[in-house]
Amino acid sequence: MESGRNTKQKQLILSILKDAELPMSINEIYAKVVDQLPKIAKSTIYRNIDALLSQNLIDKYHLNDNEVFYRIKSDRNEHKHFVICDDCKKVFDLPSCPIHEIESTMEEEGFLIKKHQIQISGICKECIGKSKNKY
Amino acid sequence: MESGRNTKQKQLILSILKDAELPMSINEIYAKVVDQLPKIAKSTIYRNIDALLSQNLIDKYHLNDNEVFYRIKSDRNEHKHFVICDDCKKVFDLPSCPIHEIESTMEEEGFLIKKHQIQISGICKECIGKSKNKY
DNA sequence: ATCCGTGCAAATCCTTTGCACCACG
DNA sequence: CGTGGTGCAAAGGATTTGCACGGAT
Repeated sequence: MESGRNTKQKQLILSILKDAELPMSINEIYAKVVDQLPKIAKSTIYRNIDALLSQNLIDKYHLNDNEVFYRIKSDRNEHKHFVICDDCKKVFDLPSCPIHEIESTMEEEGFLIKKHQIQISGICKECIGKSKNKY
Repeated sequence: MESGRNTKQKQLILSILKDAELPMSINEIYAKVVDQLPKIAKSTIYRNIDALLSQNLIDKYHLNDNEVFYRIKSDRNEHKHFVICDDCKKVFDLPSCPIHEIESTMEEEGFLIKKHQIQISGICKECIGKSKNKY
């Protein structure tokens, strides 16, 4: 179980991600971390995120047309996808994963799927409510 | 039908995209364009791609962990998704789109889907063949 | 005491922007 | 002709890297 040294920076980043139910961007993580460690460098965030990724403790997501987000993996390694609102940028859970059926088809054709991601965006209920005829 | 001036740069970019069946990156487009217009600036590519996007003539894709690709829209506006090989980076068609079922569920919950994208990556048949036990 | 991880600054990479000039219509 | 598009160079934003120092083991 290779995991490097246990610095307070890494502990803090990990605990912030554990507390977040939804994916966070580097800037969101940084903003939270700075509250408790004002001198931390953003490069430290990047380096620790990389470490956590290769330790398979977090997942990387691309939402909002290319923005990168990170989210802790749960104990039971739950499989999740997300949806973002183009207007308020809030992130929501996708109820289910529609990829698995496709996977078997592709693997019959010899393509070995390693990972997949779904990006859905649109307007959430709340934003639709706020502006009656914009959409 | 707003479409701006018809410069040779824009014509060339569009014709290159028309010839390509699969999504192309900015660099791939640039490499092809430079052959015929050696003095073209990469910023011209970016600006024309933006124009083509807002004219709805091309689609934007994110493949290979965040790389951006563009592809011409067909006459009948076909709906397509792609898959990339992590090893050789070749891009393949996804046989079908598994999102539509999800859409109705989400819209019942009040979320209006504007667009969606799927990213699947893994190892293609050919690359699996080349290295017996790497994967 | 060792040496890995950090903070800081500079370097990179990709994309966007400002501006003078050129060419499409 | 007029003005919108171009090439060039510089600016921007996100991420990575080099390096000396300090803290974790």
